[in-house]
Amino acid sequence: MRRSTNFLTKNKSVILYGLFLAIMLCLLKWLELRFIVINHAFEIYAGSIAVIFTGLGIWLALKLTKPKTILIEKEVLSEKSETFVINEKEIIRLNISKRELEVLQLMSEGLSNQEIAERLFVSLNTIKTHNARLFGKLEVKRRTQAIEIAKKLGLIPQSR
Amino acid sequence: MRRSTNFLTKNKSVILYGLFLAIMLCLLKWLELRFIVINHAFEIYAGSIAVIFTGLGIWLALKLTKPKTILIEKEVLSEKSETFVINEKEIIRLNISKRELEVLQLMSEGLSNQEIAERLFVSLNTIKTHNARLFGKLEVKRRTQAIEIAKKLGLIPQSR
DNA sequence: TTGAAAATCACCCTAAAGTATGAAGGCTGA
DNA sequence: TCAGCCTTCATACTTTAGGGTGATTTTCAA
Repeated sequence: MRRSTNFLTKNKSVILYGLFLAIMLCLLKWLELRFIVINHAFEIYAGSIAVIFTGLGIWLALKLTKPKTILIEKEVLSEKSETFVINEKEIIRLNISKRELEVLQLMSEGLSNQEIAERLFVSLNTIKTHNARLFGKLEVKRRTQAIEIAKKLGLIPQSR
Repeated sequence: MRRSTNFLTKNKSVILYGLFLAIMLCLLKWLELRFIVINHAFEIYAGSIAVIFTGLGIWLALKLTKPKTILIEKEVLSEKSETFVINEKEIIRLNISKRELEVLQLMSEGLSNQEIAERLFVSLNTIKTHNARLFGKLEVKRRTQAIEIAKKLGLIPQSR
C-alpha cells in the first residue's frame, strides 16, 4: 500500500491528467450528443481528439523526461608555464612606470647599466636614477634582488 | 532499439500511466454499457485514437528533444610547473662544482658577495674566486647574466 | 592651462662587483 | 705517492653599481 500512496502523492500530474481525461470525456460526450445528428461532425471530432491527445503526449513526455541536459566535466591540463601574463595589478600597486619596467626587464636579461643606457638611447645617469626609484619601490638594495622579486611578482617574465 | 529500451526502463511511471489509462477506459466502457444504451463502436474508436495519438505525441517529443550535453572544462595545474628538477647533465657538462653551484644559488636569491661569504662561513675573497670561475664556465661577465643563464639551463630553480 | 608625475641628465661620493695573480691545504683516483 | 681538482684565502687594481642631491624638460590629465 505504501507503493500506491507514494505513487499518488508523487505523481500529481498523472492524477490531474486522469481527472482532466474524465472531464474531457464528459465534454466530448456532450459534444457528441449535441452534434451526433449532424453527419459531418464525426470527422471533426476524431481530428480534435487526435490533435488534443498528440499535444497531451508531447506534454507528458516533456514533463516526465526531466534531465534534458547532461553535464560532462572534463579535466584539462593547463600549461601555466607557457602562457605568461604580466601582473598589471602589482605594477599599478607598486606604482612602477613604463620606463622603469623597461629598465627592469633589460636588467633581468643581464645587461649592465651602460648597456641598458645604450639600448634605450639615454645616459648612464638616467638609468641609475631609474634603478634608484625601482629599488625604492620594490624595497630592495640590489639589482639581483630586484630581479628576484620582480619575477616572483610576475612583473617580468621568467627565464625559459 | 537502445533508445526504446532506455525509455521503458527509465520511465516506469509512463507505462503505469498507460495501464491506468487502459483500465480507466475499460471502466468507463463498462459504466457506459451498464447505464447508457447506445452503439459503443464510436467510443472504442475515439479511445483508440486518443491512445494512439498520445503515444505518437510522446514518441515525437522524445525524438525531437535531443539531450543537450554541456561540456565543462576544468583547469588543472600541470605537475611540471610545480616540481622542479635540476639539470644535472648540464652541471656535469659545464664542470660546475658543488660549492660553485651553492654560490650560484645564493647569488640568484639576490644576496651580495659579502652575504654569501657570511652564509657559507668563508671570506669575501673566496666568494669572488668562485664567482670568477663560475662566470668563466658559464661564459658570462656579470652575476645577473649568470643567474639568467643558470635558470634557463635549469641549474637552479625558478623564482616562484 | 596648469600642476603633478614621469623622464631626463649631471656631479660627487661610497660600496660592491669583478679581474688578475699567487699560494696553501685537502681530497681522490691512478 | 703524486698529479689534478676543489676549496680556501690574500693582495692589488679596475669597473660597475648604488646613494644623494639638484635641476630641466616632457607628458598627461584635471
